[in-house]
Amino acid sequence: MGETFQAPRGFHDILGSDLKKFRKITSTVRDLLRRYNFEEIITPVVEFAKVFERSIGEATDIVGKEMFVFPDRKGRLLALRPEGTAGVVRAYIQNKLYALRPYHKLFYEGPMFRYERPQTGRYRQFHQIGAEVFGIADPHADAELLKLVSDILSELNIEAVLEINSLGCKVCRPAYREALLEFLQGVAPNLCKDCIDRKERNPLRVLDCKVQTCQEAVREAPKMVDFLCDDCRKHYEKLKEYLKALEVPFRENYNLVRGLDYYTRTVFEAVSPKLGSAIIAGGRYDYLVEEFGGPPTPALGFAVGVERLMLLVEEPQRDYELFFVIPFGEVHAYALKVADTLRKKGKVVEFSYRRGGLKKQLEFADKIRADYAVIIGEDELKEGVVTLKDMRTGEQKKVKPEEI
RNA sequence: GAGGGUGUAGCUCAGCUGGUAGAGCGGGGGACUGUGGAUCCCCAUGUCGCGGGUUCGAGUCCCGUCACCCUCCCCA
Repeated sequence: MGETFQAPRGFHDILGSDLKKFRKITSTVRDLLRRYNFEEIITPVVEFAKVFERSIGEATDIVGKEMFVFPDRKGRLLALRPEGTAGVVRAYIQNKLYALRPYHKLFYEGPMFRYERPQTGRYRQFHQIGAEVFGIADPHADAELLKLVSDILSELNIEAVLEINSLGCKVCRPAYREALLEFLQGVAPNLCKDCIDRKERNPLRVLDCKVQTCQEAVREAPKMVDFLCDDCRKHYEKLKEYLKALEVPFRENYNLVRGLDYYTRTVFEAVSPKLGSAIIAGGRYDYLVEEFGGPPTPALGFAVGVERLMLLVEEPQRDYELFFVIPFGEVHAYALKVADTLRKKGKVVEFSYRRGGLKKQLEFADKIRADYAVIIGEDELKEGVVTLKDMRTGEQKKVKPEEI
């Protein structure tokens, strides 16, 4: 053997039963998105780095230390997309979709890239399916999107808790931030090292620190819900009302904040108790389109972490029958024709390419879990039939190929 | 970026205080050249992750390096 290669750290091949889970997840989500009438959009995997810096926020870890950034030949900085929303927003504006219709519902699916340390459910190349709604300010949209998230979880039979919160808007968030900051200054001596740092960068994040002493220090902290302006409060109350009407179970988590800067009002996460991390997450970003040079457009969306769901779903059963055609003796031409006939009828057929006794071939039929063995020997050739053996029951009978 | 663990056959792993590799599973063949999922027999593979060091001698000890796993930061 010569030199061998390995995929770079955090990059993985997806095959076998993992791929079956992968497809089960993406096809289930796609089918649900279709029922909610979302339209697919494919955006580039590469964007100008600025697209992400401006949307996600320069101070976030995603932009600050997790992006794959590289210069093109003219020295402009490009980046592998670390998430899907920024590119879709860019495309929405560049294609002037806002001029076509009052609102749009789009979804995307594809690989995302973050330069970080791999661990459970976390890779440098991972996959998301995400949905974005542009142009609807009404909490109907929030409720529907959350219903969709809950549909995904139940269709895939995944246990998760849907947590929601409101982060307010331009009107009310600054006052809250101020109050929180003031509170945090007061308890600063009790905060962990990370939180001292967080306090400056993203004070909201201190709220969901896992360190015991921080949780205690923050217990009496002011809550965003108490600072929501009238509009935000109504929006949030309506959303909860709709969720109840839709019978979507949810839990309010006043400490739920998101790491991306663009969120406003509704934020949510589907948290898996088994993984202890979010598997689907999203929220509203009512200012992002405008900040990107488009018309003021309320918007919201979510992203599904495919690899994380893969840790939680069962491998799907094969949903078709497999026929294994076994030529026995000098009957290959006839056997190939039989296989062809079956395939023309839509059957899934594996032809036995190997030599050896019938026994070996049937063993192989077992190995590939064939449902039927189609045995073809000299006798069958003469009679123009095949022996169809049900591998489960062992029963077999001679039939004409076209009758299978 | 920080901390911890692990790298031996295709897979899961064993290999005691250093004396130059092993089991199960899987794979191939056979008992059984027109009948599988049972049983039995036979066979095979390894630069012991890579590089260096200590030693008469290293899978075993030391250093470095790479990869993987787990945790933190952060996130889907």
